[in-house]
Amino acid sequence: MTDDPTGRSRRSPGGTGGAHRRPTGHEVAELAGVSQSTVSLVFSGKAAGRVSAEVEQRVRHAAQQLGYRPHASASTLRAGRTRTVGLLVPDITNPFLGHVLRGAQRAGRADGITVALIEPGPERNWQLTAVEALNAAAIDAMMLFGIEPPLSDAPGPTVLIEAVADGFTSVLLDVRQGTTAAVGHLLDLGHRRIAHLGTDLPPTTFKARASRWRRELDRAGITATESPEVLAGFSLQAARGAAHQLLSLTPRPTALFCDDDLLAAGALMAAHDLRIPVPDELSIMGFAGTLLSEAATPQLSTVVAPAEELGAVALQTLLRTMDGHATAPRPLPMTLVPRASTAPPQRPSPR
Amino acid sequence: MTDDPTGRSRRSPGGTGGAHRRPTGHEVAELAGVSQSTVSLVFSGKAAGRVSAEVEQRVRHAAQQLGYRPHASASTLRAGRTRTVGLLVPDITNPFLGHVLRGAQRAGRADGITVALIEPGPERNWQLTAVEALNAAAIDAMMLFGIEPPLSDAPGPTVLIEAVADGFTSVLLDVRQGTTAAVGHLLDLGHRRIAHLGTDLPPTTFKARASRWRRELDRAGITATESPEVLAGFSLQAARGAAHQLLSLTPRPTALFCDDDLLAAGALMAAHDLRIPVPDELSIMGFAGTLLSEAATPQLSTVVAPAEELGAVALQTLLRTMDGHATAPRPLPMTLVPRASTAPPQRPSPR
DNA sequence: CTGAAAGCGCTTACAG
DNA sequence: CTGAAAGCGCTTACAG
Repeated sequence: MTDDPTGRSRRSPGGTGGAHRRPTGHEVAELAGVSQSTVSLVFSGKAAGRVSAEVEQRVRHAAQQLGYRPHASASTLRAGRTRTVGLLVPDITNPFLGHVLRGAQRAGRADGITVALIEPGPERNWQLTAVEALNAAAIDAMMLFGIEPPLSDAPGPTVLIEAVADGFTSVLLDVRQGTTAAVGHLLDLGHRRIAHLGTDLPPTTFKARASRWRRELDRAGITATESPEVLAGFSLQAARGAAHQLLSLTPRPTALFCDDDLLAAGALMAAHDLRIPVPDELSIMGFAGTLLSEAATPQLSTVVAPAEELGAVALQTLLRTMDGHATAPRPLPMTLVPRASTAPPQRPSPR
Repeated sequence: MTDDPTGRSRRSPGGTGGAHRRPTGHEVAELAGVSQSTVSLVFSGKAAGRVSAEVEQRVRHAAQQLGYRPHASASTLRAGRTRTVGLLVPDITNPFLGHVLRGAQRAGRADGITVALIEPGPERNWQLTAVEALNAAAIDAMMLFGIEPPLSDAPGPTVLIEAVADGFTSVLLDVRQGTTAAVGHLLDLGHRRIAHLGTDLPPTTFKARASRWRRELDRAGITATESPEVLAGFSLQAARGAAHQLLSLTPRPTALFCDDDLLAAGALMAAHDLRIPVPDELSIMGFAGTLLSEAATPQLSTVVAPAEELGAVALQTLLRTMDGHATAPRPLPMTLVPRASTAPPQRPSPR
C-alpha cells in the first residue's frame, strides 16, 4: 500500500503529451459491468463460445472509450510467451534486410507477432546474443539470417533464412533456378565466354550459384577454359579487383555472372576503370535485385529475390516450428529482370 | 496451485535445444544464501552502498552458474518502464537507416536500452502506431526519423531525427555546413554553372540544402540564370528525368549538386543516357554518403553524414528528454569526400 | 456463459 | 547492509 511505482507519470515531457495513466483491464471491466477475466478473454481472442456476443460488444466499446490496450508485459509474464521473435542478422546495414524484415513483420501482424531486429555487437557472437535474448524472455524464438550455426542445437525454436545446417529448418531462395535463369539469359544472348565472379563467403547459397553456373555451361558445351572463375571477398573493392583479373584474361570474357549485385557493382567499376563499355563489349549480370541493381549505371540485369516473401515465409515457418510442425517450405523462385547491363556479344564469339 | 502456465516447456523444437526452465531470482537467492530482494538489487544496478561487495560477488556467481537473467517482462511490469524505445521510420528499407539504428542500439546497450525498429504498415499512420506501442507498454519513448509531426504533442517522450517541429527536440545533421562543403568543392574545382537537383519532399532538411546552395553561389557572384534548379520526387527515375531537363539546357551546367546520393545516382543515369562523360564534361555531387555513393560508377563525390553518430546522439538525447532535461544537441558536421564523379570543368567556363 | 482467485518474476519502500 | 511483503496487470484452470 505504501507502494508506488509511478513509472508512467514520467510520460509527459517531450511532446507536451497527455500523461494519461494507462487504463487497466479492471477499469474496462468496471465500465462494461463485467469481470476482469471476461475482458481478458475478449482481448486474448478466446471469447468465441465463452463470452456472449452482446457482452463482447460491451467490453470492446468500453475499451475503446478508455483507449485500453492489454499490457504486453503483464501478458507475457503470465502467459510465458512474448509474441516477439528475433531476427538475428550479422549486418544490420545489409540492403536486402529491410525487405525481409518488412515481410516478416507484416506476416506476423495478423497474429500479433512482433519481429525484433537483433544485431550482435562487433565483439559478441550470435549464439550468446540469442541465448541472452531468450533468457531475458525478450523473444520466444528466432530467425537467423545468413548464419550457419555450427551445431544443431539452438537455445530455442529457430529457423534459418538463406542458410542451411543440420537439424534446422531452412527457408531458402531457389538460387539454382535463379542461376539457371541468369546464365540462360547470357547464353540466349549468344555469350559463350561467361566468367563467374563469385564470393568465398561460407554460406551454402554461394556454392550453389557456382555449381549451377558450371552445370549450365557444361550443358551448353562450354569448356572450363572458356569460362574462368574468380572468388572475391564480399565487398565492392574486392569485386573490383577480382573483375580486373577476369577482364585482363585473353581472350577476355564477354560476360560476367556475379554472385550478388554488390559484386556486379564492383565489376562495373572495373569495366569503367578499363574503359570497357557495358554492355557493348561486356555484359554483367547481378544477383538479388537490390536497390544497387537499379541505381547502377547502366542499370544491372539481375535475378530478383522475393525478399519480402522470404521474410513472410520465414515467419510462418517459424510459427509452425513452434507448434511442433516443422516443415521446410519449398525454395522461393527468383525472377530474371533483364536491364541495361547485358546485350549480345559484339560479334559471334570466336570458337 | 492448480495453475500451470507452461509457456516455456514448448521451447524445445527447432534446434533440439535444451528445454531448461529459466531460473528465477529466487533460485539464485537460494543458491547464494541471500534473499530474492538482494538478487534484484544486484541486477538492477542498485547494489552500490546497499549490498556488500562480498554478497554481490556471491550473487553474481550463483547467477552465472544457473545462467540467470532477470525476466524482462516481470521487471517492466513492476517498474513501469520497458527500457525499450521505438525508432519509427516511414520506410524500413532506407539504406541510411541501418547505420542510424546501429548507432542507437550501441549507445543504448550500456544502459540496457533496446531500440525497436517500427514501420507503420502501409495503411496506418505513425501516430496511431506510436500510440498503440505506447499503450501496450511496448516502448517507453520514441525517436521519429524523417517525420515532421503536425502537432506539438506526441503521446510520449519523443525526439525527432532529421526533422523539425514545434515543441519537439531535434537531432540534426549540419546540412548547411554539408552543403557549403559540397558547393565549395565544386567552386574550388572551377565550376560556375552549378545546377541544383533537389527534391520536393517536405522535411526542412531539404529546404536547407536549397537555400544554402543558393547562398553559396550568390557569394561567389554566380547568377540565378547560371545556376538552374529542378525539384524531383525522391526516386531514381524522377531524378533521372529531372537531370535530363537540367542537362538539355544551354549552356549546359557543368556540375550538379544533388540533394541525396539516390538523386545523384539518377543524375548519373541521365548523363549516361545522354552520353555525357562524368566527370570529364559533368561533375555530380551526392549527399549522405550511403552505399550508393560508393557503388556508383564512377564513385560519387559526396558529403558523408555520420549516420551511426546520429543514431547514438538521438538515443542519448531521448534519454535526457525522459529525465526532463531536454536539450537539443548541436547539428552533426558532415564530411566532404571527393571521389571520381567530380573534376574541374573542361574549359574555364565562359563568362 | 461468467466470475473469483492464484500466481507469473520482478521492484521498491519500509523495517530492522 | 539485508529481508519480508505488497503488488504491477494480466491468463488460466476451476467452480458455478
